[in-house]
Amino acid sequence: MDKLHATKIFESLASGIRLDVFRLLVKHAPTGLVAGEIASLLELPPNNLSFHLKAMTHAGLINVTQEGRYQRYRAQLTLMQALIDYLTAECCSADPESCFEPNKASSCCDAA
Amino acid sequence: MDKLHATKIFESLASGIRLDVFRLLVKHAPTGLVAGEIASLLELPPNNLSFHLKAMTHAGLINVTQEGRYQRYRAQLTLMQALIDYLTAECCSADPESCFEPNKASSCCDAA
DNA sequence: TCAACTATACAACAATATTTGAAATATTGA
DNA sequence: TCAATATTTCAAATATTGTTGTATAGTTGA
Repeated sequence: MDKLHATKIFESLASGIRLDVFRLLVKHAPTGLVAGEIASLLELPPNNLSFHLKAMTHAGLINVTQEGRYQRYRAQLTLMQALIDYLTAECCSADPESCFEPNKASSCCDAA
Repeated sequence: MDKLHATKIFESLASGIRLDVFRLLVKHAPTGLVAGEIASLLELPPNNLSFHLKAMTHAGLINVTQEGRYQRYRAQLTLMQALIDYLTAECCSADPESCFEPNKASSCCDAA
């Protein structure tokens, strides 16, 4: 996890639409959803959704597999752990005595 | 934690400068740093830094206390926990059997 | 009160992101 | 092959955000 990647992930989640998409895919982990299902559940025009899905995929927040004519998207839950570790790196290094617990976080699902 | 608040937090972290500021304040938790220290450590013009500090403060990511003529900023580490909980809410609700662990994450420091 | 210092507020411009509509690609089944 | 469906790509219009310079407000110590 480097700064550029972390920034991309946060950018991905900084839009209300993309945040909705991600949380929807978290709910539907580990199965995922195909693009049309996401579009109808969130009531989004397909081309706009595609724009956001592409950005999220590029950031590594979700991944995609082809199923015939459908594209199935899944949340990359393990990425969250790396992101939190990056955020809390060297936490309290200026005053370690005040830090009562090491940074730790576990993702919900193993999937994706 | 609602969608608007989560979006604001992610927006705050979506800029390289603000990400640097936040991680710097995490390092210097729980003491924090005054604005001038941040500006010189990150080599930023004070007015630009002030712009970003304001955005981060408004998002609740950091908080500020006055010390004479100085403003001391501290990272709000506990907010991260709420954010992760929001992101992983209803995780795998479509297929709970596949979810081997409840979402959990602990912040590094109690401080701030 | 004055001068020096710290920090913020505002306005203008440049840069970037988002939305929309039309067209293109690819897969499926008749 | 043809038509229907699913999804993506592209380009233009709109909206938002980031940066910079200048001005302002508050604090300190003499």
